[in-house]
Amino acid sequence: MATELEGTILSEIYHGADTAFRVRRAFELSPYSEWSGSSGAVYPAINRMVSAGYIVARETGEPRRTKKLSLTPLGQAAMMTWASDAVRAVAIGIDPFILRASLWQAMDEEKWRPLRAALEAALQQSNQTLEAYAQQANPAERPGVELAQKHNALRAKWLVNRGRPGPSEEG
Amino acid sequence: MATELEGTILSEIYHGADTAFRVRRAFELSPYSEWSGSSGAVYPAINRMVSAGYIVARETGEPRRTKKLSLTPLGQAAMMTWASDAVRAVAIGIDPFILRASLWQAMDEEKWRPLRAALEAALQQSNQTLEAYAQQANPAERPGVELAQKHNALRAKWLVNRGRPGPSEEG
DNA sequence: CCGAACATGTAACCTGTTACATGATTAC
DNA sequence: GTAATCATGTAACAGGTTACATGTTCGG
Repeated sequence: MATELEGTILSEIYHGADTAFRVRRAFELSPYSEWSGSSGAVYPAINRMVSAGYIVARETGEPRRTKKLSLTPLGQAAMMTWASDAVRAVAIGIDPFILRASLWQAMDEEKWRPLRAALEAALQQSNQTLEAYAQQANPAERPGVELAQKHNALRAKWLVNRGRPGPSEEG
Repeated sequence: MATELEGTILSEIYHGADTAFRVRRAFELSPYSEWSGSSGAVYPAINRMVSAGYIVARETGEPRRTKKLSLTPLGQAAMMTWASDAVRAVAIGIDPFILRASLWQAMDEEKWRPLRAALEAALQQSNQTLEAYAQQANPAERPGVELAQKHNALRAKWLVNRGRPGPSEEG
């Protein structure tokens, strides 16, 4: 399993997305900005994995030329290998919040105040989107969504004093 | 500012990396798996930003042909615009932990137990790396590192019952 | 009947990775 | 002297985005 996208596609198929289009739509509806769900990424990735023997694409013969996707045993094994990669699972990828944090440190109060307000608003907005998503998503996704919300809460807490131990806050 | 890499490069220069090589080394030493710090990404990105008028590359005339980098006022403004993008700052990018979480849900206890142990070990390892990094890094980076550690702690807590409300745990 | 949603795909482009190429300086 | 580090860059490649191309089905 080369890329995160490929692993995630297998996971989507496993969770019930039975056509490439539905895999794409799942990415589009996802509250994470993972991937755009662009056809230029999804179709080639699926076709790569069909060639690799991970996915079977059964043509239905319908004029809409939908292909029904399913995982082969090999594909399921590859998916589980991907899911079990602890080092990769734990990696802190490109965190745009942390990437900017050192610059926020350097700001004076006058510049920081409105930005902090904007960040807090954006975090709230993010949590609402997450909440709305959880309502209608596959139950298996909920624990992940809750983790994302807690991550947002952590960031919000951080904003209180830009991560510096303040006079009144701790922990 | 098109990419996160470009914004981060400006930030590195702002924080004292005065040559392209030092920007690269900062990425290599970074505990986040951000970018590899590959010369094939960093040099072109810096040269793009020199062309854009964000960075001045002053040739020193030394035989080692080091170029001293500094931010122009335009570059500083671009950096701050990048840093002030609240929506992007708050985005949950490609979180490999959350991406895998729905698959962990589906595992039976027999499979889950060793994986959970591996994940906990990886999280501890990550926190140690983070700790070692914080010791010698620019003080401005510390609050970001601490946030990453708390993020790891959140993940570790999640692992206790795979995010499901257990009989003995809560919150 | 017409627009939205379903459905698959390609082409140009951008950016990042790996590997290569070159050479100077420093520490042992 | 030689290995590690400093220093800059390019070329081939891989993977994702945007925009385009094409056609079907369903709801109003």
